[in-house]
Amino acid sequence: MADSSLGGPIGGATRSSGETLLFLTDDQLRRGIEAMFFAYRGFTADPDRILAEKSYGRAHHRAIHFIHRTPGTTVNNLLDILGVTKQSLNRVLRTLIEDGLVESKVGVKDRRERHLNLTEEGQELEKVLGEAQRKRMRAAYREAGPDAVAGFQQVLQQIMDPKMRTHFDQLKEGS
Amino acid sequence: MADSSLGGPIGGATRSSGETLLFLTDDQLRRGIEAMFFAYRGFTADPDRILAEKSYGRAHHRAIHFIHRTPGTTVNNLLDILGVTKQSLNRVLRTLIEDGLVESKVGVKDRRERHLNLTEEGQELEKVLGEAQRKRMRAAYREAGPDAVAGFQQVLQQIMDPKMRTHFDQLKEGS
DNA sequence: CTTGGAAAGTCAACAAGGCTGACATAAACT
DNA sequence: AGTTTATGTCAGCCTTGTTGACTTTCCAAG
Repeated sequence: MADSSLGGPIGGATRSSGETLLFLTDDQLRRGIEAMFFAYRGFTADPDRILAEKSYGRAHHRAIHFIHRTPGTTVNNLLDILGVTKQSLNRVLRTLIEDGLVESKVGVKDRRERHLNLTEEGQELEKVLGEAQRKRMRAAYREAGPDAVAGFQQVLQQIMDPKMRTHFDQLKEGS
Repeated sequence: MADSSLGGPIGGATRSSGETLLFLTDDQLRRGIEAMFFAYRGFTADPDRILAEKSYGRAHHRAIHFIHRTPGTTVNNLLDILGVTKQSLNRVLRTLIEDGLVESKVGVKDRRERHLNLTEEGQELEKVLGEAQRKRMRAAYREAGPDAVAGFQQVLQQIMDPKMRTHFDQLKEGS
């Protein structure tokens, strides 16, 4: 009852090489799903509060974050990372450019491309938002300890779509 | 430069009791933040595809999930768990009731309350959505292994708001 | 028994942020 | 010269969140 039919031969409370696989029960998986749901709310809560004051939203935060992370990135690359339509991104990007947080420069090699960078003001907002978000993560990491953090990263990487995993790994290289 | 000023005396590459605290650097925190972002997209991707066919959204999924988890729950309790306004929840709940996936029964002890349960049809949809979501989680758990999963849970619990943490823990008891 | 307030439902209006489709422009590529 | 690519933009739609106002039901305290 606790185990799914899709688990195949390994699902449930069977044993393999003397190791219990109780962590693969449907109950454990449900716990993980609920943990993701509640944690993601906490994860976005602090930046959201700051953004609300400035009449920006989560979409602006995401754009700012990834422009900060990959300075000079093109619109197309950002679209791929964020996984939204260009119309949706453009609406966000336009307001950020109008407000002087982001600057868009025509490409040198390929003049069709626009390269995006944060302005001074953009950097400042990024810092405030990033610090708010990191503060909570830092406390969580500290409480959980290094081994838990390693496991946290491992599981999250496995949950990602392969394509997103690629983006995730590419960001690592750039840092 | 890599370390934040908000870290206090413990931030950065300092050592404490012979243990490196490199996992608390801003870079590591940023990696965690990005992992959360990309992973959450994967986390919701499979149910989202199924829901799109049935012209439901993520909000319907959340309602179905938690009604399944706590059968007979009241609207107020659900509001607390989901963290949305009653108007927002009501819109979702109304369509689910109209479509015969959820039934709302007047409370026996307190007849102002409505107790929510999934109908047969609701159970079926829950199973399909839940299985789709668990399938990915199961694969991720299997790849990462039990120790990583334990760490994953620990960190997520620390990220939650205390209030949400309470809800999370209460769900555990009921299961 | 009356009344205060909690629980629930509903209506209206609005905003953010997704989406599709259509179309324009400039630049690069073939 | 013609096609493809990168970007931007307009219009319209949907979901899902919000606030505010108002009603109905009904428990419980005075």
